[in-house]
Formats: sequence, C-alpha cells, structure tokens
Amino acid sequence: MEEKNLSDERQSRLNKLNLWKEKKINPYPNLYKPSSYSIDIKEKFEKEGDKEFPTDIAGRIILLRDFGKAIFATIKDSKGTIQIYARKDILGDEKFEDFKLLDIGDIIGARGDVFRTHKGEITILVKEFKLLAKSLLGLPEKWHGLTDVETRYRQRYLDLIVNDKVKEDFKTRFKIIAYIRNFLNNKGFLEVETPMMQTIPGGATAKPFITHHNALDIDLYLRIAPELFLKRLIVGGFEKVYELNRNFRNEGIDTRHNPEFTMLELYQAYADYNDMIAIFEELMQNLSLEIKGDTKLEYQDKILDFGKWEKIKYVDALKKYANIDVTNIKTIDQAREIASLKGFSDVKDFEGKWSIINRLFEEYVEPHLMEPTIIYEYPAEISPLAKYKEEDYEFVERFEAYVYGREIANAFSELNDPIVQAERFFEQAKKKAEGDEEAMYVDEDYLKALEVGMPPTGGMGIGIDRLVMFFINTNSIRDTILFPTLKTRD
RNA sequence: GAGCCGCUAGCUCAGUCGGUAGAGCAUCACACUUUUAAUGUGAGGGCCCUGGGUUCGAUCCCCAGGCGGCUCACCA
Repeated sequence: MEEKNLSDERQSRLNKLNLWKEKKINPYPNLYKPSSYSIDIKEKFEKEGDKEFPTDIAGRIILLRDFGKAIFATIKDSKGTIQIYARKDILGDEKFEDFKLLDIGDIIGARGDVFRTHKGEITILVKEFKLLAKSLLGLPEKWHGLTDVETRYRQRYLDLIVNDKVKEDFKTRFKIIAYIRNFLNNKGFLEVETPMMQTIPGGATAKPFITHHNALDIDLYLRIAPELFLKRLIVGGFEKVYELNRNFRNEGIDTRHNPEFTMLELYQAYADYNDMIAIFEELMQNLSLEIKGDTKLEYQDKILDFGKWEKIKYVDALKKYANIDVTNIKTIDQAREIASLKGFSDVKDFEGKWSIINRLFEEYVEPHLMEPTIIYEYPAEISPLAKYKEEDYEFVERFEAYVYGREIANAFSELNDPIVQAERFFEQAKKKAEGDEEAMYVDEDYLKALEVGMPPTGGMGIGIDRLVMFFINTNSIRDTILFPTLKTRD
C-alpha cells in the first residue's frame, strides 16, 4: 500500500477502485458495445422534433456536476460529447451510490432516454450505467487543458483527449494519406514494400542510421529513401508502383525535420518528368478540394492556391530572383568567385560549379518561392539519379515543387543509362573520398539492374509530413507526427 | 552543433528586491433533484528540474548539467 495523503488524487481513485471490487463489480469489464454515438443521438433527437427515445452510449467522463441527489456528466466519445443525467429517484439508492463513485476520466457505458433539459441541452436520462474502465490518473484541467508542449508530445494520448484541434489535425493527416493511396490505386499504381533495412543506404544524400544484424553479423542501414529498390521493381516489370512509408535520416531535429518521416515515392514506366508534373498537379488540386473543399488554403499569413502552379526553369529562377546569369559562369572558379561575393566563405574543395550555384539558389531563390511553384530543369551535377535532357547533358529532366519557400516534391525522368549512372556514382564516390559526408554510395547491384534494362521511367517523391503542415496550418512538423522523436528523460 | 527563452501543486499560472510559497481548476469533506467553466463553506496537497558555488540563509543570484520550445547551421 502506498503511504499517500488522503487527498492524493490517485490514491483516492485507487480507493474507489477497491470499493468497486468490494461491490463485486469489475472495474475493467471485458466487453461492452455501445449502439450509438453522441452526435448521432443529438441529430436524431432534433430531426424527430424532440421526441424522446431510448438509446445508449459509451465514452469518457470529461465533466461532472454533482447536486447531491442528481448528477450531470458530460460524456465524450469519438464523435463528440453528450450530457447524461443521473437521478437518485430513478437509479435507486444503491446504483446512485455507485454513480457517485465515478470520476472525471472514467470510461462508462450508459443507457437511458434522450430528452431536452429545461436549459435546452439534449441529455440522456440514465436508467442503467456500467463502469467500463476506471481512470486512476484523471485529466488535465478543464479551462486551459494541456498546453505544456513536452507533455503533449510525451503523453500524446492526453493531448488527444483534451485538445480537440490536435485530434482533428491528425484525422486530417490520415485522411490525406488515405486519399493519396486511393488516388494512386485508382490510376493503376500498386502499393509495394521495399526494405527498410538496407546494406547500402541509397536513393538520397543523407546520413543514415546504422544498426547491426547479429545472426548475419553485418551492419545494416535504415533506409534514407526507397528509390533504388522501387526502380529495381520497374526493371522487374512492374510498371506503376508506389511506396508510402517511413524514411530515416540521422540528422538534426527542428520544426521541419524529424529523424523518421513519411515519404511518398512513385514510379511509372514509359513516363517522364512531364507526366510527373501532371500527376502532381492533379493530386494537389484534388487533395485540397477533398480536404478543404477548395483549392485555396490558408497558411500562416498567406492564401496558397494548390490548383495553380507557376512554372519556371531553374536557371530562369536564378536570373529572376537572384539576378544571377549562369551563362556568365563557365568555370568552377567563376562560381567560387560569385559565391564569395555573395558571402559564402565555406565552399569545399569537392564542390563543383553547379553545387556552388545551387547554394545561391537555396539562399536567394527558395525564399521567394512562396506561391505554389514548380522549378524545372535542374543541373545534372546535383541530380545523380536523374536523366539528362537529350539536347543538353548539363541539365536533367527534373522538377521540384515549392510552397511557402519549402520544397514539397522532387521528381525526374529516371536515369536508366547504366554507363552514365556508373559515372554519376563514381563522381559521388569521389566526393565522398574528398570529404563529402552526404555523397551517395555506389550501389553495384543497382547498376547491374540498370544493365538488365530499365524502361524510360518517371518518378516522384513527396514529403508527406511537410505537405500535411500546409493542410493543418502549422509551423512545426511535430504537429503532424503523433509521436515525434524526443530524448528520454531519466 | 550555436544562440535565446522556459522548467514552481495533478493541470494552467502567479510570486519571493535572497528569510523554504500562492491562486483557479482538479482532489477530499459537507450542503444542494435541471446543471453545463454549476454554486457555497471548509480542508489537504510542493526535492520551486538536478548538482555545485556565493551567503548566516538560495526556489530566487552565479556556474555546470538535464529536458523542452524557438531561431540559425545541415537537411526533406
């Protein structure tokens, strides 16, 4: 037994738990199936002109008002809340005493007649009730709820119980994910699963998590992207595939980054980046119509139209927003010079011309891309898995979609020339050797797959968490992830 | 990784120019058969994040650390 003060809430609830047991009532019964939801009961009652009818519900007590011989309680279920009303003269002395043992936070089932109180509240007059789960810890305070951000993340269940907006936001997240799956399935894409644990972390440039398989005695990497495996499937004859699942990157945590995040990648054989643009625009437009009922959505201080995407070439965007004319930059040294003039003092030896220019792009162009914008035709040097333009090998058929200065999609015509891909991998390996921690690994088996032959293919990746951020109007990725990664507390 | 801010009752927050602390809600007791942030009266509840320093005395000042938030860097 815990030596606790009598007014300790948990102790008082434990005492009540024992009282239930002494009454031979199981405080955690096995099964109870309610027939109705709060909202539906209220709707039916109003629709039928306030005609009383018997019903039953189950849910959590979130408010209690005790009047001695009558008690009002507010019950919350998954759809909303409804008031119930218990009277001593109706329940009888013994059952009413039982009712008095209930606490805020307890989950109960109740049966009775729906009526409207003098104050106009649609209410269930309780004839029978059953404790379904005793709550020993109670709930955060009813006025201000739970606002402590750390507790909200660590005990998300409390956040979900108390903060309706949070629950709505997560419903929105999972509606978005369900919609995307539907959208792609209807287009004939097949959802597939490829390894989360990979021997070579490929498909992106990022630091991986490393783990170890004991029986095989080998290190494995949590995937940073599924890309190379999905393209192996295209080689294998699947023509439209997608994977919507987690990636893992061992990098910093902030309002835009969580170590595990959700990514959509899709690949379509006999398609190119223009087809990807078409799919992207259709998806964004339909998704916002589905979720918001409008292509325009309010985000922070802006109205963003997901039905209207401005398109501008990468080099033209540099000219337009940063006044940089790349035709004047012919050599790495010229690029270094401009970067230096613009204040970049930390250019590394392994950085090539376009890698340096891309710094300028990120610094001076991206912040201007507030309205939904598609930037296309990227430099080949910074796109090691994308296919060059037929008439200009310096550029690739690639686009990125930006909203509010943030990248939300990256797509290209996939590089299927094994010789060129081998060269690109070799360049990456060289950068790695020169100190670029995030350069790609050479994946020999992937090259072998390309040598078997991959059809011309278009592919696209969309960061789901960041997309969700726009739909729930938040600045923090943690508001889109149910259980964000946090340090442990001792 | 750097800077700034926060950490006080179960929750939301005050506060102590350095003398070991308060409110509302929650809890407990009593009253109350139509309340809905119910109300009224009374009560209990605190390693004031941790460790060290300064001091007669630290929750408060100083240093270090922990956890969290935001911004920046890296990235998606």
